[in-house]
Amino acid sequence: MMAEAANDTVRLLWGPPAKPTRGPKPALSLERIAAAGVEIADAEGLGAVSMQKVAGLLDFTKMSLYRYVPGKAELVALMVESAVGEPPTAPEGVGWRGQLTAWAHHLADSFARHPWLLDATVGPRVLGPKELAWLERVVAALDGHGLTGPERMDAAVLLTGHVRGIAAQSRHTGPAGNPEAELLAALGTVIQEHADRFPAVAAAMADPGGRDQALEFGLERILDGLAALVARRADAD
Amino acid sequence: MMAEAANDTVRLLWGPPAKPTRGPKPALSLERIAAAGVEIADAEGLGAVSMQKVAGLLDFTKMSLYRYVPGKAELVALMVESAVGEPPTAPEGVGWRGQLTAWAHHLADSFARHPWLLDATVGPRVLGPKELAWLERVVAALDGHGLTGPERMDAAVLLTGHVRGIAAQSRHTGPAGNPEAELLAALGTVIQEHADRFPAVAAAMADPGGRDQALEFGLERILDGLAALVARRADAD
DNA sequence: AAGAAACTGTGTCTGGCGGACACCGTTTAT
DNA sequence: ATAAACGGTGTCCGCCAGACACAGTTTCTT
Repeated sequence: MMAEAANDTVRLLWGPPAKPTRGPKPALSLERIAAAGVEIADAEGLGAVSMQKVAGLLDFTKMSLYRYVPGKAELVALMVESAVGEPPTAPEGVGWRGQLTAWAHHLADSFARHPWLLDATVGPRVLGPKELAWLERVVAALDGHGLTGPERMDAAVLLTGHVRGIAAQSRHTGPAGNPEAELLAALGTVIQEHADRFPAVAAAMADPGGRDQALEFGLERILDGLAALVARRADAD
Repeated sequence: MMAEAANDTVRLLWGPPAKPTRGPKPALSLERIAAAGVEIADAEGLGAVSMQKVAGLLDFTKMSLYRYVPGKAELVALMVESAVGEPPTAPEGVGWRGQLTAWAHHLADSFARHPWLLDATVGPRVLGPKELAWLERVVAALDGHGLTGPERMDAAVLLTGHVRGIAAQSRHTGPAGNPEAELLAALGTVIQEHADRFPAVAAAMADPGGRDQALEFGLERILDGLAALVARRADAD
């Protein structure tokens, strides 16, 4: 049952684009359906995406979508593939460090453009070709520097996790003048009121200093740590 | 409207535990309700948590819960607080690095015990006292090593993001013999079939090497990176 | 040319969800 | 004793994902 659902998703994401068949020609396409879902999610969040709304946006009935997509989970998987898009081409002559930096920034941009990607990519799921292509880029950038295969994968997980964490935080602070500022303000008030219980956090937040450096800060720490490992491995040779 | 919901949550998570009042004495409590929700989520996932089921588990009707909790979002917030629990006490005499290592492992344990915490803690939300206490621990561990306030917060975000990333990945591989192994297998098959398009990933996955080192690997890289920064700041003094 | 087969889109139905609201009984303050 | 406040319940609504039967359309086979 679980396996069948996984197979459905695999077939949808990796299978052939279409097959010539009998009967009326499909009026819709996976691409159009996914695009409609993305449009709704971009505007109102992933929670607002329902079969009804997606179908309505395309001027079809809800049930017609089930001719193309086995269920909502698969629709979301298609939306993710559509939204992440192709990974950026690796910049030339910047070394692995520059490549990973550029990669992380591009990924952060994707999350900023489609905040619901955070919600849509939690939990076990099947990766699509484009998502896997992003992973390929980062693993490839680390090839030939003395890291084992698992280590390269771990490094990719590390980078992805960081970008995700930053993206999640950016939804709080958000681009200037966002509606969730009150939420941050409420939390700030709470921290100040309980400063005795959380002195370190209160002090850290009271400290001045330009914000929005979180992505850069963590990225530099990670890359410094990776560089140290690469250097150690190079010495060992 | 958004602000009111935030205030409701703040009041529930931070407000006084109860007030003596007129009328019948409450037969339920926030603690029992949250515990029931956690029990369901642990057993069947966050998606299985509904007001119906929570009330049913307590032998009450769904609507009675609304006398205690404004809505489902607030219930989930209580569940999170209940599930994360108090942060571990910082080990003595191990330095900031040892403290952060222990902290990360404890947090990873929490995620392993309650996988649904990953789903429940996506998106903007108000932190509860216990969750903030976890944050306090990590920020406090970095006090007095030359990092600015924002940098200490960034470091906390970095660590949290990594542990989350590992927890998310662990749901794929999971503790031995989990039902989602097929999902990983399906992805492995796909990668092998398309090894030409994803050579680096295919090679990395074909590489032997003990797994389950991902948490440790990333943690070491992050801590190495932080140590380098700390050392640099110490030199600057 | 004719029928069978396959496919697409639709309408209807079910079970479950979060939540609004009116209601009744209980408890406490006045 | 009375009035106010409060706790739990039953009913209702709109929305959701999805199952299923059905009608119309196109193409393959004979």
